[in-house]
Amino acid sequence: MPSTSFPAPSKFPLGPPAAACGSGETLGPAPPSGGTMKSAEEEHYSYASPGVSSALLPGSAQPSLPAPGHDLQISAPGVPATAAGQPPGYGGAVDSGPSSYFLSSGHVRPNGAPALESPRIEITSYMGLHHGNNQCFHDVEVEDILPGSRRPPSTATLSLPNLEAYRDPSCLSPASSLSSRSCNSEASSYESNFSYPYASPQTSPWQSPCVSPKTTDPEEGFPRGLGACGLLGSPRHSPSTSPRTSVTEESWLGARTSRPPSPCNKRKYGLNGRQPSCSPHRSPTPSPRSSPRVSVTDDTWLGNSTQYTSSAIVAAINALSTDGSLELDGVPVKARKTTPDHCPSVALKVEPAGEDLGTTPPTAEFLPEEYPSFQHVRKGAFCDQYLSVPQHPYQWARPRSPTAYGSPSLPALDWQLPSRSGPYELRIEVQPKPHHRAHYETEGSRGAVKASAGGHPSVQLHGYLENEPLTLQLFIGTADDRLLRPHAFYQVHRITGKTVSTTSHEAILSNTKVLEIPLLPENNMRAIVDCAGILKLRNSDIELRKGETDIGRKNTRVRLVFRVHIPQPSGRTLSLQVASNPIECSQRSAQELPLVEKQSAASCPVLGGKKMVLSGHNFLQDSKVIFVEKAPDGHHIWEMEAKMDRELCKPNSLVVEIPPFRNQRITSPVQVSFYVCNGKRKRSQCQRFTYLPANAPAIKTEPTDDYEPVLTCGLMGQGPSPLPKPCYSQPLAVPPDPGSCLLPSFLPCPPRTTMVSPPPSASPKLHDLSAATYSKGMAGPGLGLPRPAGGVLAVEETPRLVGVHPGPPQPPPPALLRPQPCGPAHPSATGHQLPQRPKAPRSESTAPRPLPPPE
DNA sequence: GCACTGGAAACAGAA
DNA sequence: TATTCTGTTTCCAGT
Repeated sequence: MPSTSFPAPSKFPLGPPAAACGSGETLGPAPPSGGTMKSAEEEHYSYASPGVSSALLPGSAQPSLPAPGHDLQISAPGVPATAAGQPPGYGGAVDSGPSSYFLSSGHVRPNGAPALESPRIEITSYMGLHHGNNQCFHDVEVEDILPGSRRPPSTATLSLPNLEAYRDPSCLSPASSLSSRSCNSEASSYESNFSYPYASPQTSPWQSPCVSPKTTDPEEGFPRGLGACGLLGSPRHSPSTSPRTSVTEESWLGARTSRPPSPCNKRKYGLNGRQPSCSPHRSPTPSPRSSPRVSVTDDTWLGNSTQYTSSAIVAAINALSTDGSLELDGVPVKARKTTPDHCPSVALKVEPAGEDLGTTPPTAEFLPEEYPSFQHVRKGAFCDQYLSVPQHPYQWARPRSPTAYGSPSLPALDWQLPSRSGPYELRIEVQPKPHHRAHYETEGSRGAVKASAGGHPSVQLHGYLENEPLTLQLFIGTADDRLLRPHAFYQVHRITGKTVSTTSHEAILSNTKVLEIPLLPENNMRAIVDCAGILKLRNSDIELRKGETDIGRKNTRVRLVFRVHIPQPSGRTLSLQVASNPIECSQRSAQELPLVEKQSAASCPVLGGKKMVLSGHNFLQDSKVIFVEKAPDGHHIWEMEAKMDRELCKPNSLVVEIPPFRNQRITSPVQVSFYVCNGKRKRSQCQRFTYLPANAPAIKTEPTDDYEPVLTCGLMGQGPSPLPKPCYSQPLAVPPDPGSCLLPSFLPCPPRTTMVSPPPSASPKLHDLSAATYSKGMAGPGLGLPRPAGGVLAVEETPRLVGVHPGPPQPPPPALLRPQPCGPAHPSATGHQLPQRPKAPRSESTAPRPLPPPE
């Protein structure tokens, strides 16, 4: 095998990334797992059961929850982790896993000491790769271990980037800004560059015949073996040329500029979106790399999962039947990055190691002991390192070092963090508009995300009185019912230009682009986010990514996720996170799907009959508002269409009469949800709603919660509640401390707003729970970490793999991982409802009407 | 000329 | 299996 050595870019931004990747130094309140997350989540969904509630029980909470993805990774190196939920074949493929894993880990001695060896290609198993979340898995790489900047280039181990590559950059549009290009792709190209005999696409029957000889990237001079495939597959790539090579973007485009007369020009999707070969060069059947695991989307896991099932099966079969090496290789042929573009290569060549000072953790910070924890850190490291990001002249980045990035271990992006802890609170002062059309790489930027009232979203860190600037991290997160995690199909896109007043810096953490924005004391630690756009990655590219379990179709809602890492006197770092309201990024969806932004009431006595005003978008005269109570498994226990006041129906508002609940004798509040339906398949997100016992005062329905007030205060007649409450679960709003309010926090559908922007009046409860900081050692089991008073946790001195890497992936505590199915699915969560549901499936008073399948 | 935007055609895949 | 409906991706044109 060719040994390739790359100067491991040490430079950069890994810093944050690394941190982000999470190693774990910071114990997050709940390190849900990333990679695992999916599986875990899937599990949840698949059966969400009472278990959920139980899971929530303090005792049940598992101590260190490895980040989802981490779990996988966690699996001890060498141990082919069979990611839960992953088809054997998949995992099997990984076997390379072992090796790969070992390789990776090879850099890291068991003792945590990095082992730098001669250059070589490091193949990381794709297990657990999916998403950046799984970072941890990869994490075990030298990069993580050593401060990138420090690492001798020559000794760097090449980790196949592409695993995480989120897409094939080959298709970048000239119009796309650098920032919009995916680095991952590059990574993939790297992978492709290294062709492993066994992995050669050619070898696989499933692979494109054309793959081969693409060979060398003129510019880079790298052999582009596999990469070729990817390239070819990309519409933008010349059949046998490296995109970046002889054919310039322009020339190439020129050839295909106008809309293709024939379908060939347009991206075609074969199985899994592969582009059928239009030319002999194109791969007719790229190897099916799609994730064997069925990804779950709103629609799918809640009931429509079948939709993807077949493809998943096919994928799985392919995975098994396909050249194992390929699998091992971990690089989806199709997805391989083709364009040498910018990322890796460029960075590699151009950027001096350590360029990104900001992100590179100070060497000093890396103590030998810490290496281990550091290992988890990146999966996407490879790419990260290569991300070429223009450095802003502003020096804001510097200060952050010790803070956010300096720490060798920061929570992975898929870890759920509280928005407040102790005196600190990270709050979104101005929410983004509910719709923002994301741009494709083939398009030009569509600008920065804006606020509904004009202007741009803004975020402020309250309670921070130091004079040191901090860095606000922003990435695009999911907005589905599951745990918040980086969105696989969207990336934040850095906007620059005269219209942008906020400086920003890009970094990539585990496949996820992270925009770093300075939080300056002089600005009251407030940042106006006018520099963040949203880039849409092609579904087909992402779905082919190894380990990717999500599907892109109809998975078009995102949230802006902000994080800040506050250094504590103890030397530890407190990490806070807040997510915005969901943002619909699809042009079509934005135009057609109803969207509820506000509701005048959040609860009402079981008798119903009160009017509720919904404000939002895309409401029609014939829109329907359906109230539903869901069982843990997602099926609807009760459904009722609310009466509409058609006369008052407007495109932006609806007036409905709250229907009576099926059970008039509830003794405690019952969480249900409702959605606006404009017809088949055109439904809004579920919004939370609480039915209160008939004799109970319309008030708190839940234990003190930050958003509780909102829920109740929004009672009828009081005007639209400012807080839309889609049923996004932000489980992690819940603190890791099981003993605390875990249970309460896990409401069926905690309004994401909870985490996002808790009312100032938020109860201290969240607070406690929030203990945002992670302890490196993450001691405690899971959630219940011993935490110093004050909520700020101490990062233990001991490097901790726990939670992230420690041995075999441990299934995250159900409680934490389990995303709450949208809606009332978990009455049990409240602890009161469960028993009741079975009893009264339907209320006589409410004639069930046929409704669309559960979401 | 560039960054945005809005709109819609061309496709692919699901229903 | 054919057709229709939906959703995705790309391209065009205007600001």
